Amino acid sequence: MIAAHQATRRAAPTLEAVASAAGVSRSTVSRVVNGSTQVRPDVVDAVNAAIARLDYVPNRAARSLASRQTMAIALIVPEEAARFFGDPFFAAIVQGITRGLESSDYVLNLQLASRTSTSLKTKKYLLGGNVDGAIVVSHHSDVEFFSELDATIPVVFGGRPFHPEQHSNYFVDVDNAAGAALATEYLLDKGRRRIGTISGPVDMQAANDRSKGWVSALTGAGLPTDLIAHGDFTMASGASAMRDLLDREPNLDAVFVASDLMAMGAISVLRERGISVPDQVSLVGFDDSPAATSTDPQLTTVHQPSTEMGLRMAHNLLALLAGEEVERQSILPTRLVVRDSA
Amino acid sequence: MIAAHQATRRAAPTLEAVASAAGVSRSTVSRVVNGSTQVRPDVVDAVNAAIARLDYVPNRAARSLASRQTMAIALIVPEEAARFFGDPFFAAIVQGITRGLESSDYVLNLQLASRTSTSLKTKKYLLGGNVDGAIVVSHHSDVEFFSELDATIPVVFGGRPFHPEQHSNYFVDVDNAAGAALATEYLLDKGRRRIGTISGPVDMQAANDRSKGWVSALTGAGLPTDLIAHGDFTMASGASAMRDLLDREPNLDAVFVASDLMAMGAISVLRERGISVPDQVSLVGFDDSPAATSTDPQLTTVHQPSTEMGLRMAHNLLALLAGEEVERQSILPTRLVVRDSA
DNA sequence: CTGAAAGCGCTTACAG
DNA sequence: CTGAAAGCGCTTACAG
Repeated sequence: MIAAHQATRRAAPTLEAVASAAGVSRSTVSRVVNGSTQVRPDVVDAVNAAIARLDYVPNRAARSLASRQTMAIALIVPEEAARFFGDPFFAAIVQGITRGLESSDYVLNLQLASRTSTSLKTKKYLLGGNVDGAIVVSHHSDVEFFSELDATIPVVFGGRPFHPEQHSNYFVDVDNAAGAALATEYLLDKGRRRIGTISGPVDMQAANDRSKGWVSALTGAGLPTDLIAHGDFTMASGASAMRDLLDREPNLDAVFVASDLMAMGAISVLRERGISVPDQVSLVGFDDSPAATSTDPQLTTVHQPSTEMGLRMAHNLLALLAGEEVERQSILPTRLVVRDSA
Repeated sequence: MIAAHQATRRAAPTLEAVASAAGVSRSTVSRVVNGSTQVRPDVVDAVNAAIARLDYVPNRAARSLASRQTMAIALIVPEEAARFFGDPFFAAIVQGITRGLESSDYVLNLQLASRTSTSLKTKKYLLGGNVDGAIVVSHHSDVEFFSELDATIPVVFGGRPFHPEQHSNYFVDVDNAAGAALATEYLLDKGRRRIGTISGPVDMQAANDRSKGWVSALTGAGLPTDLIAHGDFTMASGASAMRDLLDREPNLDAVFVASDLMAMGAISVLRERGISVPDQVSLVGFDDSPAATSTDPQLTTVHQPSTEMGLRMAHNLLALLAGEEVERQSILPTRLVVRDSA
């Protein structure tokens, strides 16, 4: 049974087989496969015919070993599957990267690297010559390995690296602080004076930058910056941070929430307590993901061009792999999208 | 600048280097790396020391070429990134697979194979010796390639294959028809008589099987089976299917919806039109994903053990790769979870 | 328990 | 424009 099953597995034809089928040398077949223009047209045709006839596909391992290229790129996301799938931000990033790679010969290998168990496996994967380059998204301060990775293969980060010494790395980001300040100033313009924030985890740079933007806007207006609660970018954490804020300050009249998903959680708590949005408490989110239009009321939020960020990461890595000059920092613009929550 | 950057890229040490550092042959280093017990303990230590000192990681391409194994498994999902990320079902599946592979040496390579552009790339990827086996989830009837894939590498499907001739393939599934019948019978027990269904796309077997279950329950009760509308498992499609049903039958009093996500869309339409759930129209979903508890009212739904399905797929593929006997069909149980929508 | 040697399936100067 | 030959970094019988 098993034997029978495996017997049906046909061995893949090799370059050698194509060569003898086409009556040429292996070198020539290799040239045709790799699109060399230095081969006589009729020979090209003969070889292609043999390739089609035998259903030949080059063996990647042999090719990698000989050419020292894998034609594969790793996308590293140091997050649990639940969060990765739960946040539309990642969907947009992946879509952008996929699109950016579409016209290239590179394939994308997604590695969900939960920060504990698989990290060694991931490390070996990256260092073992499995990929030519990597894109690292959503990295936390506790994973230092990624910053050294750049010494072995080209890496593009999504989001400004956490450690200052990593500033020599390539990254694509938005100006998180400016975006957060924009949101907070909008709330100030609306006459709000007791403005809190639900921030992301302190081990992520984007979260810290957004908090900074909120602080600077409030400080500029001579207002206190005591009302900060931390979440981890999930809906549930946004809800509990909202409860925390409400308990600490009954006169709260606005909140800048560092992600749309957390804002969803916050809104549900507000409704639960019978507090009207935006009348009693105004809310501004961050991301402008699909989540922003699925709430009631819909979210006023800071738009970040997530798909474009993915696209840019792919382009920059491709350029790096091609040996081209690439700007180390790509900072994309944010803008405020006004809907109903503020 | 670029030159300087690349100059810092250090070449990875080879087996050869480790061998000479440890004063042994390459064969011996290879044995130690691969955990052979036939090496003298002190030699093992010396080799491991050299490995640690040089920071040696075996080159995967060379290893694959020599051993004819890649130690990688592909997860193929023929869906756009938007749908893949939008449906919690996939998150659970991936989580299960990841967990199932955790204790193995295999790494998972996720390939989002949009059915148009990248399919050729995916095909070459799978045939080019990049992976030792594959898991295919959410395959549609128009992608015939995957069924032939099994002739080259072991494949485990998530969901019963569409074409009858593919029944020799390995797959993990639930009894979709039985689950759907269960849901429909529950609605009948509640006294509902004008029961429609929002089905999935006709090119997916799971969708067809769920429709069949709905048909059999209604037929068994002597009721008509005309009220069927098709969606594509997305929330938006559930909403428009619900509108369609309502327009066709004002006396509709219940709907079996083939996925929780589509049920979310359906509920929003019902609320929009001021139709109360479950009083005027009862709704039963399918999946029991996190979406089921995020609606108001929460969904009564058919639970399918998505994470366990992923786990089982991984286990079965691993067994196949180890040359072990594996049952071709793994059918996992469903059960009805009663909440508030019916 | 260990090493020398062949081989995995490609690419790539080097000749011609 | 084409082929013979070396080499990419491993594994694996085969001797010893």
